[in-house]
Amino acid sequence: MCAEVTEFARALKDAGLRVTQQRMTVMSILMDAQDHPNADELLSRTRAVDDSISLATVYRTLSVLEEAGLIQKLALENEPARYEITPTAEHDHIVDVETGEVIEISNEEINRLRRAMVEELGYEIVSQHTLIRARKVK
Amino acid sequence: MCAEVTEFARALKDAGLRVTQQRMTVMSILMDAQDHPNADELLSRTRAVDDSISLATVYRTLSVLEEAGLIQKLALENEPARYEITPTAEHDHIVDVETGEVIEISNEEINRLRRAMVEELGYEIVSQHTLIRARKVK
DNA sequence: AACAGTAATGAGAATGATTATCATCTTATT
DNA sequence: AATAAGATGATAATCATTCTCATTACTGTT
Repeated sequence: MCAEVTEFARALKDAGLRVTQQRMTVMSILMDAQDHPNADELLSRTRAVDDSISLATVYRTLSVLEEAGLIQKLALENEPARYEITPTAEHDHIVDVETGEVIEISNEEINRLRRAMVEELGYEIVSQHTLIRARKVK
Repeated sequence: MCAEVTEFARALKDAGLRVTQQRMTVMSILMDAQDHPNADELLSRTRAVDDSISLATVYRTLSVLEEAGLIQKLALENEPARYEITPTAEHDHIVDVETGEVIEISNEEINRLRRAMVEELGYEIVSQHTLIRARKVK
């Protein structure tokens, strides 16, 4: 993890942001997360490492990291936003409507088609995301 | 509009819901809307017709109509949800990051690809939506 | 058309996620 | 180490949305 942490500190500096304990903690927790935690979940996980961290700082850190492009916010319909490290490959999500589980999917063909369609309308994509609510077929 | 209104009243009954002034008003406003209004905007537009309608009822009506499948909720990142009449053809949205304008797009090829991908994972789609944030190319 | 039963409404309180405030503490720079 | 600008913790404030509850309005039945 050491290399990644250094890398992350550099990314913060490049964005003109200070490298703080709290930001490093939140980021490392998010790096280790296999799921897509929300702010509350991040608070409790970070508190296992540093019990002084506040909810306000978690939110502030998340929004600062998002602006810097280091993480991505996942706005869901009826629950708090979830976060993930900005993935190397652009991808979308399936939310299992029964369990709430989030599954990552990606399809280059779809991305290409979307990009072409948006370009035809005279736009350039800033960000895009597909959210599919689905249920397991028995 | 008369035929549509009758049709809508039937849809409410079919869903086991009462046909009320407020529901009819909200629905007709939404039918006439060329944009994708949020709850507040719907409140002020409905009040031009019936100034007794309350914000709570707008929200209740919206959620009831959504459950009945008559309208669709559009969850955006950092602003209140927007609503639209359930479109005959499944479609997605581009949000212009500069103006906030919402543009509808659709592409059957993409829909097909998505459905196939989700099926392969053993899921069936309940609903799906793509939100693209984009800026106009100058 | 009046009735009864029950769902829907209006007004405002309550909730829950997120953001703002401000005094204090840290980081980066000299 | 000293400084100045930024970041933090604690908590208050905000904003969208939901809930509560007394009152009102649909709907099916006489």
